[in-house]
Amino acid sequence: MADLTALKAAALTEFAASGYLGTSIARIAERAGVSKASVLYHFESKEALLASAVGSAIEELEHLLDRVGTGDLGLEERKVFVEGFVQFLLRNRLAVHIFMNQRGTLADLTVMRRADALIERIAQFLMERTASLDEHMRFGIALGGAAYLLANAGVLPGPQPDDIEVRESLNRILIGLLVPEAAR
Amino acid sequence: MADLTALKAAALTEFAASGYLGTSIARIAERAGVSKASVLYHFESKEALLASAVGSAIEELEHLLDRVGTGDLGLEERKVFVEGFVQFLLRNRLAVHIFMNQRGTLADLTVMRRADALIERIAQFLMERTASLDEHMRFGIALGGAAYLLANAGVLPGPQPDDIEVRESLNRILIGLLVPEAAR
DNA sequence: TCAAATCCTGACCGATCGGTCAGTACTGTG
DNA sequence: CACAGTACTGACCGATCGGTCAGGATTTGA
Repeated sequence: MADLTALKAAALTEFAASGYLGTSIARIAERAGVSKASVLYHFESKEALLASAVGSAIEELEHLLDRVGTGDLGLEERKVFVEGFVQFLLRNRLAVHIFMNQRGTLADLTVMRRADALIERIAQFLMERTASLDEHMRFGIALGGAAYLLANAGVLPGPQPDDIEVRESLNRILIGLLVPEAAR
Repeated sequence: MADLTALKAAALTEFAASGYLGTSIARIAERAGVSKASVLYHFESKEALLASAVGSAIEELEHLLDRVGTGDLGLEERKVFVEGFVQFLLRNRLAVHIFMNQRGTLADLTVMRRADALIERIAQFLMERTASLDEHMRFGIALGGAAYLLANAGVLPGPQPDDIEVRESLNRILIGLLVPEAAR
């Protein structure tokens, strides 16, 4: 029996490095050491394979957003969210890379619309009260920049581990940008 | 005679919206009102069409970097660069979208390697002296976030014009992040 | 006016893709 | 042993893609 986890990992790596459209099922199969037909035996389609490969990342982000709730934005809740978000980014670099860089191109795939809904929730959570253009832009730059930076930092080399220094630096910068009321 | 400018504009729009791999020459031809063979009469290949479509954006960024020089980073030079960079982003949203989201996928295309070299120059220009991890991360977040935010803000709807308010807000935020010595 | 150059197109080609299918090998169970 | 279910594969199919080509239409210029 084939290792479905290894199959999903191979798909995630290839989809992030070469893009969903630029990756053939045959190449994923080759990387995992099975035949193309075998891949399609375990996953009913290429799209289903992508959905399965990024599924855990989507669920992790959903849980993070559920935990923080939809209520009004407390100062402490924001800090908690930022730290959880940074952890999510560091643990799901490849999936985040796919979301960030292929969102528009793959807008017709169900799984991508699901990811879009999560981004929408984050935006609402952070911007509910603030109407100033400067704050909107700063929030967008902070979240988009952090996600993009981590997702694209060496997709192929991937040397940086879940470095604790990087995580703490990110926490500091993002809290400074997203929770301006926080003591400085 | 076909309007080569319209052809390049159609290609730029489709490549940004659907991705280079997800866009067929036939669709670009249809959008421009000509035949597929006619497109390939004016551009020797799909890759050459992409290079031509993003060419002016690349040249504009090259000139910006040449103007600012490679010498040591003066405080005023940084401000000038930031404002020029923001203007570049606002004037080349579609090309920036392609660079940001398809850099890895299209790494084998000559024009993409040229764009990569420019990103490298920007990084060197801003980080020459500073070795602190926090500053590296903050610079990356600021530049990447601003570029990503603008490039992906409504690729299809594209309602926002070169809004003067957006430009000034961006200048303020980026100068605050990239030129910390600046008066506040 | 006429020939050369330019512009443009439909028809075609080989390659690649996602997906199907019939059949084989293996494994567990009664 | 017999049988059933699971895992897996090579061969194949229709569709789409980038690119070629021979030839028709249009423009140019002497």
